[in-house]
Amino acid sequence: MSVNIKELAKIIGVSISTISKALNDKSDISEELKIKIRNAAIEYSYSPNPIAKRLVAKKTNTLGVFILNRDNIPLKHYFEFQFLDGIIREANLYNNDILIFTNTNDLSYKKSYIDECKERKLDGAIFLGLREDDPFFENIQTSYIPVCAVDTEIYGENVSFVSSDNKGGIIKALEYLWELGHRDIFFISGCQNAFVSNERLYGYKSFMESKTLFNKEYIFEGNYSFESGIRAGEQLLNKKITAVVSSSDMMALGMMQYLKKNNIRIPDDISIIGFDDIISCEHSEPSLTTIAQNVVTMGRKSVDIVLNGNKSPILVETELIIRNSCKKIN
Amino acid sequence: MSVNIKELAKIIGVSISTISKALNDKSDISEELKIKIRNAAIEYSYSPNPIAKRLVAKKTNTLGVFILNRDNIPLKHYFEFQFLDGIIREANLYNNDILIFTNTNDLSYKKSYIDECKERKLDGAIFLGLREDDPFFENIQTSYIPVCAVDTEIYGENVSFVSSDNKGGIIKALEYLWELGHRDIFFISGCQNAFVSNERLYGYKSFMESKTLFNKEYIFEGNYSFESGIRAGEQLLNKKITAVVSSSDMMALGMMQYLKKNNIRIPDDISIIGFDDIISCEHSEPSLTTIAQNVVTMGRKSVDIVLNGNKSPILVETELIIRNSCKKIN
DNA sequence: TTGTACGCGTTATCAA
DNA sequence: TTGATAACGCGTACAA
Repeated sequence: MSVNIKELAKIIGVSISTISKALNDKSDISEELKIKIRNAAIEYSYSPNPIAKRLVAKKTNTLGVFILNRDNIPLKHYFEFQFLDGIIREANLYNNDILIFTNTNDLSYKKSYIDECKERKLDGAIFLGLREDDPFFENIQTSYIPVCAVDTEIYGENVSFVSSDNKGGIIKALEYLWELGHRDIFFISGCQNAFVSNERLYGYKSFMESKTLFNKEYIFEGNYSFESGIRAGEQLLNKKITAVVSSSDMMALGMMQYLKKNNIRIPDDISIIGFDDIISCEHSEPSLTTIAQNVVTMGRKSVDIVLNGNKSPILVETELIIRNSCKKIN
Repeated sequence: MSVNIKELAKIIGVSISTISKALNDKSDISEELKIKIRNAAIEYSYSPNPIAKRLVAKKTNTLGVFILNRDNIPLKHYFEFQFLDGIIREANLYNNDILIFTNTNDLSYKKSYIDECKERKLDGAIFLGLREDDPFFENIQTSYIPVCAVDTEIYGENVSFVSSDNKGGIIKALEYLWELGHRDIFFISGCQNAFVSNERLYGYKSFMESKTLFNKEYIFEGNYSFESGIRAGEQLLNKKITAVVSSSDMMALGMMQYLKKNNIRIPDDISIIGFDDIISCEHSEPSLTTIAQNVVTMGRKSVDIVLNGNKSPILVETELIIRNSCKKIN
């Protein structure tokens, strides 16, 4: 099919080591020979076998990405899936390959993820959807290869994480509502004990307390689903609320649907802000103001952390996307 | 970190070839020795270096997946991204790794995709979002490694494709509407000259012609976007239509929004059926009846084609998901 | 049944 | 400046 270094050497009548050096631009080869060899390499479409390179380099330039799916939902509906975009791009930028592992169905991991990496000689690993009660959580903390988790708080010698600035994002939303004159602001929380949920809840708490407006009756604990947004809406009917901040767009959309059915107008009667910026936000009626997560940057940062052995967590800025679901209060 | 075959050999006092044979369950090693060696392998956590294996096997067990993004939209909004789910699962099932390539931003390919595979010694390739006017289309057709495209019609010695049964899907929708009594059925087509669009349009044409109902005034050419669905809605106002079949959910949803704003009730005044079964279908008002594509199966089949060198195209069954956007006509 | 020796395609060391 | 050779870790004829 294509020649290898030995054949190319024979063709141009030099040794294989000369070719290797020339192509790797080593200093101890004359410029003219380098040119000659480079041209020959192109002519005979020679390119070094990456497998052989990896064998001698003892480095695979490959990162493992573990997509840890909680409820066996299809990947396409799985939020963490989106991080792949940035991960792939950033990894390619540094000539790293990524290998994706999934734990649904067939592969319920008995082997620890880190062992999997070890066997495959991977240079690092990224975890999406990692839970603190994962059987291998501690095993990951003590990993000998660099590891980064996305949206999971985890610390260790070679371990760090990246997440959105969840707390800051919620506060942005609340400040916006505050400027609009809202004081009675409801909060839809995500599942408790998850890092991002806690951070968002914490953002709500601290802002509201700073304005001495905090009322824990104004918090509903959902589970990020559309349906739990509907249930949150039910809670709202008998409360004097003018605005809602939701920990996810899905829940905000669910609530919106419920409210509209009950003849509550948005944003005239109630203002709503979501979190994530999923595509439906643009198309809902009214379109949904939301805190956008920069998933591409999050993905990129996660590979940066692994590649640079970075130890301090990274919080990625969120952005308030103003649409039509909020209104000034009179 | 962990032992290699040579060290393990020294530890248990046998030769490396004995270990290799024992672990690969060759017939010329005694059963007791095999057991002894397997146990030792576990004890010293030995596992063969996959890189070295690949070097000698001259086979990487790795498939390239090219995600060819048309308009540089983020991957998360990119429909083809969903095929990854099935691709990853099926590849893992057969102990194959996948390598993902993207052509957005940084990497606008000058090198042909097949050359990329060649350099990386990949065993096969899968193309998502491949267009017929791609500069390397012909190059792919004549690929020497097995190739499968998803949703692109392509033929070649080692080349095949997988798609939904788009024509059959549309016909399913039309038959359903027919049973419901609809006769004046509008069709929102996707961008012309794309394979799937043509198939869906062809399904509409042939069904309508078979009922001698065909009227080309009843076709609107959109571009799969929400906005083009709105434009399709505008076309509808002055036509006597009772039902609409759309080539995508996004367009159906766009049309639905427009129609509702213009006080046309769904499904009372107009029945609507979409295509794809995106998540928003469940949450729209009314929820949207649609032709579901089985993206997981499509992904799986694409790797089957590559792995088995299958030559005949595969069309995956679609499924009519009945929700609340269609109604019997009186 | 077990072991020796070579080859897979590179890079790196050291001698020429 | 160039080239011979060992090493990377494994599989596999072939010899013992």
